[in-house]
Amino acid sequence: MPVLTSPDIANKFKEKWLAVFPEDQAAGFDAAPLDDSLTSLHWLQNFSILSADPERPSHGCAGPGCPSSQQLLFLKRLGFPRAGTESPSSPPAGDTASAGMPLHPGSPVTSGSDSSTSAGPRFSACAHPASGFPHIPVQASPPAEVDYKTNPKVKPPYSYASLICMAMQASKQPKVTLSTIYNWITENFCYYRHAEPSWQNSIRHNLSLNKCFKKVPRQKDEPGKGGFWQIDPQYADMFVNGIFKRRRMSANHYSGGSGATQRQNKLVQGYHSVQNTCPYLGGKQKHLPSKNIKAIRSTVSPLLAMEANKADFLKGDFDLASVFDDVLSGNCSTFEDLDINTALSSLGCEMEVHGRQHAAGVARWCGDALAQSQHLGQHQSYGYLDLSAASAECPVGMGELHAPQQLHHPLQRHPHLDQDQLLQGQQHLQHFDEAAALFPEQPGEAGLQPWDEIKDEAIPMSLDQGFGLYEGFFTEMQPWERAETYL
DNA sequence: GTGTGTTTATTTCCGT
DNA sequence: ACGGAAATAAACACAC
Repeated sequence: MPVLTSPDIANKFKEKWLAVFPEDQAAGFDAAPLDDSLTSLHWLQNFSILSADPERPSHGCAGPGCPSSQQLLFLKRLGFPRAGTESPSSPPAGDTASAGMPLHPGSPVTSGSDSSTSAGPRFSACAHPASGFPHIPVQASPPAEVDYKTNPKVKPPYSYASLICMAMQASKQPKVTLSTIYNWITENFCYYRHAEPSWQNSIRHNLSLNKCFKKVPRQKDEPGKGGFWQIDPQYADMFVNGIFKRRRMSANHYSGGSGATQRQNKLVQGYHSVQNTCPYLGGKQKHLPSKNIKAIRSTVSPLLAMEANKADFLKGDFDLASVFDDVLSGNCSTFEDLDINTALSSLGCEMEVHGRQHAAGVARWCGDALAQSQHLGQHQSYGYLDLSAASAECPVGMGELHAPQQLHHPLQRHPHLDQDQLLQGQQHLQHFDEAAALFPEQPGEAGLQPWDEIKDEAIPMSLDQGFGLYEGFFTEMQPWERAETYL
């Protein structure tokens, strides 16, 4: 199922990839050129840091959430730290903590070394049944493993934010109470069972202060104390003047493979604290002064050159990597935050990209027409746009714009745009399509309305998955920055 | 009273 | 030395 819409892109990717990693030619790329399961990245949707765990038995790893060895290699190439590499220690497999937390978190002592310095290789037990490739060697876990569930003496190397996130993930609920978080932590980390209760204060402090976490007030008819907490699915300040403002990230994330800091390693490769992507700004209401945006962006990501490259962006020099970065970096677990706003705002339109909680009926699936192509076995984008907002500012009807691939893009509703604007929009959306094509929809019901897919159950990548994904991806470096070099 | 939530201040660790 | 991130401690307010 080739999903890269453009064969040229796929071939180009392959060429550059092999130029950099010629060993892959012999390793199977030649025999199985661009494994569909790899190029489609479909599996990536279901990939989680859990499924990447090299110690998981293969029989538990053959599902859609388990990348093949080739895929693991791909992730590894991209800098995904847990793609078959180190596997620090852990709560034991099978304990309740394993649901929503890494099985092998790093220990304070042993996780300081990165994968390059880890012990000798071993073979991944996780291989795609159809990959046809031998198991790839992966790094062994540090010699000393700590069972945090039973060892009361060793403080888990996780930041409080990480603990909170783990608890939230493990709960499988969209929102959790403070006591749920407490319970999960004490249940899974013996240290906190015996520690002074001050850590609970820290948890509360973190919840309040960390922008990552969002409080959901308890309904009046809901009994109990306090509200609920969830990982904030969206950031209202993602767009400033039409420019996507990424959340602040540690510069360490962009310092390359060897730049992973000791602290980061200490805080667990692959499950590093959310603060790096979810800023700990000392106040949820605080917004970064606009005058600092540029400076911040300059330290945040090379991909943020997007702002400076806005003109190029609109000319069609779409930064695919930035799309991935956008999608995978922040809170968005779905692909709802694809940065179409920038381009559209330049067209005099504004579209609000909403979280999945946005009231139904107002928004439309941004790829609403792309859904049509889905029925043709093609692709679909994720996310949805508030076209009511757009239409308010761009009161237009169906235009004559011929969107790529005969699709009816939202832009088609804007016939008053001049040719240049339409062309720009076309180009943008074409790239948007291509980007979206890298994340194909899971098979959906025939006739399913795009809007219907906004339901949580239909979100192709769960919050958990997304969280695990972006956390892993941004732990050590900017894999998509590397990825784009192959395009 | 207890649990929850917010805020401020301080300390520690670490990278630059 | 400096700054950032995180941890820690504490005070306070509020709801149940």
